[in-house]
Amino acid sequence: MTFPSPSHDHDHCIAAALALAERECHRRGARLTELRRRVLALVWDSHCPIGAYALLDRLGHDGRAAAPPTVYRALEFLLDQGLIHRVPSRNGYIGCPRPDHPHAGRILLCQRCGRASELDAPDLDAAIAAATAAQGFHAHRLSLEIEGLCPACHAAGP
Amino acid sequence: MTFPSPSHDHDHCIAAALALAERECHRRGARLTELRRRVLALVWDSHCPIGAYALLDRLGHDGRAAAPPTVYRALEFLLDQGLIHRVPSRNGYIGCPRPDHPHAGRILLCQRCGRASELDAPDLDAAIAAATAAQGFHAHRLSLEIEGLCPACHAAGP
DNA sequence: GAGAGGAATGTTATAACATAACCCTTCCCT
DNA sequence: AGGGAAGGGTTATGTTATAACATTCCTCTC
Repeated sequence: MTFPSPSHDHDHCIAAALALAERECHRRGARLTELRRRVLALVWDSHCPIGAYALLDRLGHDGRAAAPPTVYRALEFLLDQGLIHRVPSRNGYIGCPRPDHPHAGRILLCQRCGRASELDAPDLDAAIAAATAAQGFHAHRLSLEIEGLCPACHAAGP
Repeated sequence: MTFPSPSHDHDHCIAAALALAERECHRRGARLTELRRRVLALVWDSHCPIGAYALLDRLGHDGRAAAPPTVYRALEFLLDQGLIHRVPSRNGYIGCPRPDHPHAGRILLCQRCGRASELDAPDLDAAIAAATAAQGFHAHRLSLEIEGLCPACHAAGP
């Protein structure tokens, strides 16, 4: 996995994510309704975390305005299905490129361009599990968020 | 460091935290005012993350009610000084037992009793740095939150 | 295809969390 | 004493999230 560059083919990201979502939901018997698909597409509109109320605004563009519970229910479904992750520090949501592999939210967040990606670190689980267990703690859920500069922004200088 | 047990001497936690805060602020030339000390003491009232509005309520007990900016400004100061940490998943705040050692927020959170503690994992930084660098990402800030069962709650059975 | 039951969504209102903007006081320094 | 910065009060508002209830729509069974 690699951090999304400014120049990548994003249409491909969107298409792949929607297709994968479709397939996964079908496999699990979950219903990816029109509303949920639209919200997922809006989340995938960029690699930047997007807030619930920004999603609401854009949903409203087609016809009448939607109310908060509409988008929050769709987000809840997408989170449950692992199709998106929440980015706590931003109160925002980003698409998950690998909903077929259950995994915790481990987010890389560029403080310059605002894009987010996932940290690919199988070794990390072991290290965290060891440190956690050493304190007698039994971990169930984990959320890791790392803020810094993505390759492109770092290359662009200070 | 160990997860706070239900039976520990919490008065000692509070006294130690306040004394250390006093010392650190003096050393740095930061002003631990009466208001800030009261907020810090309220945060240390338990090991459970406490929200800004709960703090407000308790501040209000002595005399008139306080307004949100009052407590948020005190929290900002305490966060800047590393005297407390924010617990993102709870929109809450907990006291930091080691403000003299600058460190990232790495929180253990018991889903049963609600108490929080800090993960003590020096090795983790290296593992995270390695995984992060492998993706060409340059990390500046990190936030880790682990939810699960603390030793006491796990021992108490399901 | 009629009807029952449940899932999904609409609607209204409000809770919970956080900050902007402005003003006044206090404290410290010279 | 006077200037200036830091702290804190006050009012208003922005932002994020959920409760509670009504309605629509889908699916399954007969």
